[in-house]
Formats: sequence, C-alpha cells, structure tokens
Amino acid sequence: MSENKTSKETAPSLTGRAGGESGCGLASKYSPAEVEGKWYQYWLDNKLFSSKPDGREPYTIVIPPPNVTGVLHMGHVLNETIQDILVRHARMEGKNACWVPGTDHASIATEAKVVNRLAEQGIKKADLTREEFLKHAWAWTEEHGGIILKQLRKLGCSCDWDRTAFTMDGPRSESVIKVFVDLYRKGLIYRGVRMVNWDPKALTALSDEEVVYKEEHTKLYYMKYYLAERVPSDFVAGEGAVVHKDEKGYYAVVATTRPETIMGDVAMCINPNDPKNQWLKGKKVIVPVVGRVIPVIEDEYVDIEFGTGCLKVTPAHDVNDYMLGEKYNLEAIDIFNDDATLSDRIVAAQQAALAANSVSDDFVIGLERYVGTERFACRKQIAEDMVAAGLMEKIEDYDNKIGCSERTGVPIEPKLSMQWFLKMQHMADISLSPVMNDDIQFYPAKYKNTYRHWLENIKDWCISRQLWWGHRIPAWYIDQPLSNSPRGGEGFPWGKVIVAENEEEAYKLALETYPILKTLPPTGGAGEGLGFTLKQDEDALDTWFSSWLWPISLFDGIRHPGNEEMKYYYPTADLVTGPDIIFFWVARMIMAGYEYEGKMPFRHVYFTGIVRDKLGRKMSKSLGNSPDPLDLIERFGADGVRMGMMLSAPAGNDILFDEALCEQGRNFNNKIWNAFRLVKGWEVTAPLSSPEGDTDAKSAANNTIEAPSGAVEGASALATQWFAAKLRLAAEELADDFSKYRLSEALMTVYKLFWDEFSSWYLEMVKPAYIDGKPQPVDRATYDATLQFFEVLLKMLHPFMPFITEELWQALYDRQPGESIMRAELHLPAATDADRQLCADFEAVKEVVTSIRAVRSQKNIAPREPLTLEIVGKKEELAIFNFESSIKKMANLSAINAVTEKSNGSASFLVGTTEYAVPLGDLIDLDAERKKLEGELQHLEGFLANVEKKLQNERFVQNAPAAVVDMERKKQADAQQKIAALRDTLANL
RNA sequence: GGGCGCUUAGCUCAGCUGGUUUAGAGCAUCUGCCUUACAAGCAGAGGGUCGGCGGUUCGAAUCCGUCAGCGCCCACCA
Repeated sequence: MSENKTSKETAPSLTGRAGGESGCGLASKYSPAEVEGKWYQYWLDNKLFSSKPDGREPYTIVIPPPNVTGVLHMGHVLNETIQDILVRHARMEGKNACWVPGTDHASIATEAKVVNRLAEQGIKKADLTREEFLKHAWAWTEEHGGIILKQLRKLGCSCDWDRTAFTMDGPRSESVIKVFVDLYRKGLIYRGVRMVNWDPKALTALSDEEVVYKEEHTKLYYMKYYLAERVPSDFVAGEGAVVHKDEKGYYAVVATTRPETIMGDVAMCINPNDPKNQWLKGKKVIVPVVGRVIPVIEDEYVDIEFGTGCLKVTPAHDVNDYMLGEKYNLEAIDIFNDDATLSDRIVAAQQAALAANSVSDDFVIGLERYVGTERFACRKQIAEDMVAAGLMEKIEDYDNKIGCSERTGVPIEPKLSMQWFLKMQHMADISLSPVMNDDIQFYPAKYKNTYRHWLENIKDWCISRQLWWGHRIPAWYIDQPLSNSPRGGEGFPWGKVIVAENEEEAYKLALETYPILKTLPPTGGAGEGLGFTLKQDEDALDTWFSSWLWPISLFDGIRHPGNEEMKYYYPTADLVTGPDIIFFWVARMIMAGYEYEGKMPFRHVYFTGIVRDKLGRKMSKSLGNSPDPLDLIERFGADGVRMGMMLSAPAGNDILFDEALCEQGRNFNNKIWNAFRLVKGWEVTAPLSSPEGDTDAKSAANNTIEAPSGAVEGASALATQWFAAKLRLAAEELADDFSKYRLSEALMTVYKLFWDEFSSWYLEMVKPAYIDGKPQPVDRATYDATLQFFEVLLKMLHPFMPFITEELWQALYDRQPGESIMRAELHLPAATDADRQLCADFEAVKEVVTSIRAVRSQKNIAPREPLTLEIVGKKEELAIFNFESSIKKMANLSAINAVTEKSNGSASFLVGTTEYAVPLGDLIDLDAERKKLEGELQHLEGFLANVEKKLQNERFVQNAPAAVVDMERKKQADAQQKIAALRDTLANL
C-alpha cells in the first residue's frame, strides 16, 4: 500500500482562520474551495474508498458507466450524487461499501466523434483500414477518456478508483466474447437477413430501442396508378365503388408519404372487403414514372379508411410491406445505397420492367436522373416530375411520426440486411417475474408496468453494428486462402460460419466441424498449412451487449464464475439510473444476471428523473440552459451543489433545477460553519464534579448521548435532554426515509433538524450569556453534550455533504491520523415513549416562546427589554413550569408567575387550553387586543360548530370508531374551554 | 390508437390502506431587526378548501365515475 506520509500522519488542519472577529478566529463565511480538494486527497491517500471482501455485510453499487469521452453534465450530477449518498450512508451503517466506477466505450457515439474529428483533419474513414481507424479511436479515448471520472472526484464521489473499469478493457472484452460464443452455442444467437433499422449516416444497423419517433409535418402524395389495360372491356365498378378515370383511362390512387419508393413497388394491395376498390380485384396496374406493371393483391392488413384504401407494396423499404412480400412471395427491390442515395439498380430494374411489358411513354420517366440523389432531394424531384407529367392526383399536408436514429438524428431507413440477432423470448421469460414479484424492487414502482409491457412484446435484439469501434464479433467464415488455389467442389463448407473465442479456436473448430477441410492440399498463408482460411466478421457488437454484463463482468464473474468477489459483492444492492434506459440496460442486465448467475444483478433500482431547467425545459446545449457543473461547484461548493440537486429530486420525478437551490445549499453550509464557530468559541468551566470521568477529547463514538447531570444551569440541562430525545426521533425518521429511498426528504429532515431545532432552539438555549460585555463560560457537561450532538449531526449530514462534515468532524475533537467521518458509524439508541413525550411537551414551550415574541413584534418591544409572563393555573399542575428557565431565557422574561386572574392591560394568548398573559401596562392597545381575541373567538366557534354537528349526527356516533368519537368529544371540550377563556378575557378588557 | 402518471399555498413538492383539533414543508413574499455564531443572518407574519362536476360514506385532498388540462411510455396505419 502506498501511503502519503504527510496526510496520513496529520490530517489537514481547519481551514479559514483569516478575518473573523470572533468565533475562535475563524472567518464568518465558509469557503468550500479551500476545503474540498484537501479532504478528497486525504480520503484517497488513506484508501478510504477502497473495499475488499471481509466479514461485514457488503453494500455494492456499480456505476452506470458514462461515455468514455463524455463530460460531466447535470444529469450525471444528479445520478452520481444519489449514488454517493447511498454509498456513504451504507458505509456509515458499518457495511462494506463498494462503489465501482468505470466508463463505457459507447460504440456508435464514440465512433461518430472520431469520424468527425478525422474529417476535420481531412481524413475519411473509408480511406483507413480497420486497424488504422482503431488506432485513432484509441488515441482519442486515451486523450479524452477519464476526464469525466476526474470530474466525479470534484463532486466528492467515493468510488473505489482502484477498480476503475472500461467496457472495452481486457477482462470486459473477454467476457463479452465468451458470452457471445456461449449464447451462440445455446442457439440463442443467430444470423440472418432481416428488415432492420438502418442509420444511413452512421452506416449501421440499429436495434429497435435506438429508434426514436419524431413528429414531422410532411406531405401525403396521392399518385395515379393506371390500369395496365386502360379501359378493360369487362369493367364493373360495383356498389360503393370509387373509380377514377381520365382521358388516359381508369386509374387507382395510392397515398404515400414516400413517393420516391415507387421505384421499389412490386404490387398494389387492397383490402378484399373494401367496396371502394372491388373493381381493382385481379387487375394489374402501372407504377407511375417507373412503368413497371404490377399485380393488385388483396390482404386484410390494408386499412380501408386510410387514404384511398390502396397501398403500394415496397418490400425492401417498409417493414409491413416486407411482411406482405414474404406472404405473397414478392420480389424486394432495394433502391437505395447504404447512405440512402438512390442506387443505380433502379435503372436496371426499370429497363427490365419495360422490356417485360411495353408501357406508354405517358407514364414513364427515365430513372437515370435520380441515381445518386439523396432520398429527400429525390422525393422532392420525383413529386415535381409527377405533377408535371400528370401522374399526381393531389398533395396534402400530413403530420407523421418518423423513426429517427437516436444517435445521429437522421430518419432511419428500413433495410434488408444480414445481421446477428439474440433471441429474446427466453431472456424475457427469465427476467419478468423477478420484477413483477418484487425480488427486484423498482423505485418508483410505476416502472414495473413499463418493464412488463416491453418484455411481453419483446422482439429479437439486433446485436451487430457495422462499426469498428466496439467488440468485434467472434465469428469467422470459411474461405479459400488464395484466389488461384484449388477450391473443393460439392460438400465443402465455403462461407460457413464458425463462432469461437479466438482465431486459433476457430480453426480448430472448423476442422472438427468439417473434417472434409482436412482433405484440401495446404496452401500456406493465414491458414498455415491448411487448405482454407478464416475471415472474421467485420461487424462489432452493440454497446449494450457489453453493458448488460456490467454487474457481473466488473467482478470478473464471466471469466471466473463463482470467484470470491462475485460471491461477496453480487448481487449488488442498488442501481441508480434514468428510466430512459430501462430497456437498453436495466432489463438486459436483469436478463444477463439470471442467465449467467441465476440471480438478480441488483436488489433495488432507483430511477431518477430528467434534469430540466426551472421552466421545465430539457437541458440542452442549443438552449444554453445547461449550467456547467464544475462552474457551479466553484461558486457554491460541491456540498452546496449536491444539496441543491437533492433538494428537489424525488425519485422518478423530473428535476426542475434552479441555481437558487445551490445557493440554499451554500447558505446551509454557512449555517453549519457558523454554528461550529459558536460552539468552538466557547470557554468552558473546569468540571464541577466530573461525574463520568474525563470525557474530554472523547468523541461520541458510542453515540450514547446523555443529558448532563450535576450542577448545571436548568435551561441547559433541559435543553440537552430535549435535544438528545429529538436526535433519536430524527434518526428514526431518517432511517425510514432512507429505507424508502426518499432522499430529498431525508435531506430536508436533517436540514430542519440542524437549522431549526439545533441552531435556533438548542444552541440559543445553551448559549452563554454576556455579563458586563464578557461572555460567560459554558459548563463542562453542556459543552460535552453539545459537541456530541454536533458530531451526530455531522454524521447525519455526511452522506449529503461530505466535505464540510469531514472538515468539522476533524476539528471537533482530536483525531487520529487516517481517521475519517466516512468510516464513523452512526447508531443511535431507539427513541422511547419518554422521548416522544418530552418532544411533544417541548413543542408547547416553543409555542409559548413564539407567542411572546409575537407580542414583542406587534408592540414593538425590543428583545432586550425583559417582560413577565403570567400563566393561569396552579404552578404544580402546570407541566410548562418544568421548562421555566428555558422559556425565561428564550423569551427574555424576568419572571413567570402562576396566577388565578390575569393582570389588566396584558396581551393574552392560548397554548393548548392554557391561558398565558404578558402584562404590558400602558403599551396595551385595547382595541387591537379585542380585535385579535374576537377573531380567535370566531374561528373557535366555527370550529366548535363543526365538531358539534358531527357529534349530533347519530350515525356518526354509532358508526365511527370509539377512538374517533372520543377525539371529537375532546375537541369539543377543548374548544368550549378555550371559548370560555376568551370570553372571560374579552369581558375583562 | 393503447397504457401509465400527474393536477394541493406565488414556485417546487409531502400528505392519498378515508377520521389525530376546519391541510404541511422548503423556497419566495411581507413586517421589524446589522441583537458580540451566522444579513449566505435573526425574530415575527400573511398565503391553498386540495383542477371541474357527480357519486360512495356518519365522514373524502385521500375511494369510485366523468370532464378538462399537462406529461411520459408503447404502437406497422402507408
């Protein structure tokens, strides 16, 4: 283990000594910039993020690997902050927390970036060999790779960096290949010609999931398809027929959004039940422009209501047409090149068609003019040409959904091609029930529906990509080594595929599978001494074909099943990711998990929302509404940004990010900082009786917080008891929030605990008074308790705000080198009924104090001017007197008296059913007082009327549970008592 | 076209297996304060009848129906 001596021996010292008047000489503003880098280095130096299997309960998260060449954006900030909170929280619970970082090679995205970069240098991908291209790609990866991981450190992420992985590094690549081979041998992977989604810009096939639909304003073109026999002798229109005829003869009208694809038309299809088009049955029609004569076929697939009910069938360029083509055994004419320009095949096809049937020139336009044009330019041109030639009936505006490549944004082109597929039915079978029966829990659960729907309608996964950047498909084709070498005839497996983990294996397997190959005379070359050679498939695998193994491959479970790390860390605990990749990634990881481990890959999935700006718009570069996280960190501190992000991040909801939230986070940091300054600035009296021995410099490691005993000022003793109880209750609330993954609520719980309960109430109660301008010392017991409270609060805050809490935790007590709040455990004893009672009682205290302050505020009485308080009742019966000293201190009272009658000229108020009064003498404004009391009276009477209405309702009294009725009775009695008191007060005014 | 979700103070959200004193929080707002931890602060205050309508019930923000608006996902209508 390499240790950094400096930081190991002495932890960095407290930052920010400059410029403060008071508070142990610390600045009154917290400066995160000075603190954060220092502690991150300390954590690294002391290996505090690292995890190795041991006897503790494991807690594992694998990071959703960001693109290797990506940079940090707000979505990452949200996602990684949540993971870090979960990891740090688990670590402080005493679990062996392991957060594994890494990056994704992002096949298509990265390849696109590399292609662009090369283009800038004037290099075309097509001019490079695969090897040359990959060299550039790796260079780019090394140059930009890992930037994002560095940025995660700025955020405070506690990943075990020694485990950093890459989806294309050695172990991960080997795992991918092994899995491919395995699935192929299981018969789950196959190769075939299918209609796939073709991205004509990236020049690759895509999976269905990579297609996104965009609403577009397009045109619907109505084209004339004349009957081949222009005016048939046996023409019968039939009832309800819609017939078109002009001087050239009868014609059908076909509506399409893609007129250019008529070049691939091989049939026209009508619904056999469509009365409009009965007259077309059994006819042949002429494809306009092309001149091909095609049959009219009938299939119920055609929607009678759409357009004219006539559908042109282009099997090569439409999924449904392909299906029709299969069914009716139609030819598929592919009219496009790979980049979606028009292929010269259209010319040959036209010539062949015209040769087969002579068609009047009226309907024909030479297709040469379209060859090489881009598909949309071609569409425009052909439409114009058709209008000019009188072949277009009409053109209408039409709103259409167009499938586009998720990555390049261009409309995808359905294309027939040879691809590799993974059969998904088996995968769906093994991965549906674990989610539906909550073996794997989704937060929020609504995504279970989405998940089920996808699995129940699963289609095979096209896993091959015509890309170089990625895992090359481990398939080899048997080929002859040299063009002039003897090639065996019948019975030789030329072109057959061999799937193996590497070339050597592939040769062995080829010979085993096809012994006939051994009979060929050796020819040298790559096959070395063999009479054939193997050519590896050119394609790479879909990125997600490596990502889906991530939770397993990170622990090397594919190459070494059942290894120690797998046994310890797998299944992982939580997965934090966006719902946009539920199919791409989440579902497939579950499939791989059950296929290879027979177990779920993770127990819980936390779906984050999408980060939007405060107006609800998606963050995007073009809108310029996406702040740079590093800039935010610089301005508000990582803790401030983390808090800003979490303040509005309930699971599954979109996040409306507002910089003001980071400001709130920063302000909270400052609040914590100043509370620390206050406490650390206190002078402490010598221990009075030292009841529990020397507690000095002892942290609250055992977390047993005891109220100070012995001779301690009453207000402090009570405050301490109360706050200890409050902490135990808050800890329960926090645990509950965490168990439900309600992290923003957990944060709000601690926020209020620190700001309101600790700072505004507890510290104000125990804060030493000033006498003659000098602060008085604090008694030892109170001081010790306060430090312990502070430490507990820091621990509660640490998962959310790791840096400031480390800074202050280190400064709170003397710490050993290498110690850290990160590893400090937090276990409070369970809250008791007594705690609950005490806290409830204290709420009344707060209300009394607040009411007195309100009187001051209304009457403009300065806080320093002491007042007295009267409480109607007998002192020994009033529980509130237990808190006499606290109330006196907080409300600046010189005395609290139990009275039978309130003084004249006092401002009165009720807390519960107890009457309080603050004598004001001349200051009282009787009219105002009367008005206030009458207002309250009115409110109470309305309330009482309501309650009584209920109680007078017999059915309520009969049917409602006794407890509810009792509660209503108590409400009634209380209200009556209060009303009487108010009336009495009013009468005396 | 199908499915899911949402609509509660100015904003962002809790509450929703119906009943804990005529709805809570944070932020924002208003009033007064530079009170020797903090003006990135302190103290106090105002503000919703829970999208509309109808129903179930002794009782509904909470259950059912319906209408309206918003959002998301899925789908081969050319």
